[in-house]
Amino acid sequence: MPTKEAAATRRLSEDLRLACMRISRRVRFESDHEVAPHQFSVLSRIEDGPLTPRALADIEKVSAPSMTRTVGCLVEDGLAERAAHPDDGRQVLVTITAQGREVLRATRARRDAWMVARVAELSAQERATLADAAKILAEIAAR
Amino acid sequence: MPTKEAAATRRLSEDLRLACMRISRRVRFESDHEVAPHQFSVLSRIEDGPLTPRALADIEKVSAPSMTRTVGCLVEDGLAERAAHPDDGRQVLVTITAQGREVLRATRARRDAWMVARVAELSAQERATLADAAKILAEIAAR
DNA sequence: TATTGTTATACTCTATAACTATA
DNA sequence: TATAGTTATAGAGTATAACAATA
Repeated sequence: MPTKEAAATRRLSEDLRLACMRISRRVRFESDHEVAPHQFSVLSRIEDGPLTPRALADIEKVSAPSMTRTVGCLVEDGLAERAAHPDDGRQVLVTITAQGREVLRATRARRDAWMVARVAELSAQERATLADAAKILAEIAAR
Repeated sequence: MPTKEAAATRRLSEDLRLACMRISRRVRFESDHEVAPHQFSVLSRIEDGPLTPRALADIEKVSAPSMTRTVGCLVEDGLAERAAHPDDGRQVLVTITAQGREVLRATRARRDAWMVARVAELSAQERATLADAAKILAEIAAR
């Protein structure tokens, strides 16, 4: 890649990263009250099916004892339950409860509300640009 | 706004918010090692001029004692300095040091490196879309 | 013997309440 | 009396090390 194009890529990457991080920060500041960020994160991991504490610790990149504690809080608050593993007596399956699903729904609704208010003020063309960008950004984040 | 258009706006807002938050999370996971997130945040607040602990606490939405501690860590690490306020003997001015500026530069470079690697793989057209989107997102975040 | 999960212990960041110095 | 900053103390979240139960 030529130097000039590389410089443009660098500038775009900076602008894009900063914009994403600032929006993320605003969303969290304005709307996260019900559960702590790491609890929300774990809750959304078990949304589509139970996982073991070990798996959750690896996914969330925290230690096993930390995950034990976080799961303990979720269970204590009625947002998740511990169940025995059918095949392996050592393992535990952390399962989301109906109340846990409700917390996920409400938190997402609050977060989205902030964003909807801003997107609604844009022009149709700006929204179209953002729709294209959202697809590309989602792919980047998934790598 | 018609119902159908409102639904599209809602969907776009969700997709966009999720993409931004996931990218933000990835960037932090992959590249934040030198200073803690809240230290980095405070450091960037005093980048363009000194601020008092009170002002920093308000901006960062933490308590005054928390900010006292964070500033204490920054000072201990040589990234910031405390200076007397010229007019008001009660107040303190927290000033960034040359070493503090270097930490900001290095952390930003690491964060950008992750993003540059991904943006470089995109097509010219995708980059053009993202460049337009970055402008719009920056405006949204600034509101 | 290796793995899963938990408990024991310590460190960091956060908060509220109380204290000191200055306006 | 009010404000800025700090110190005292306590409550979460995180980590490593040690332990119990199971494979």
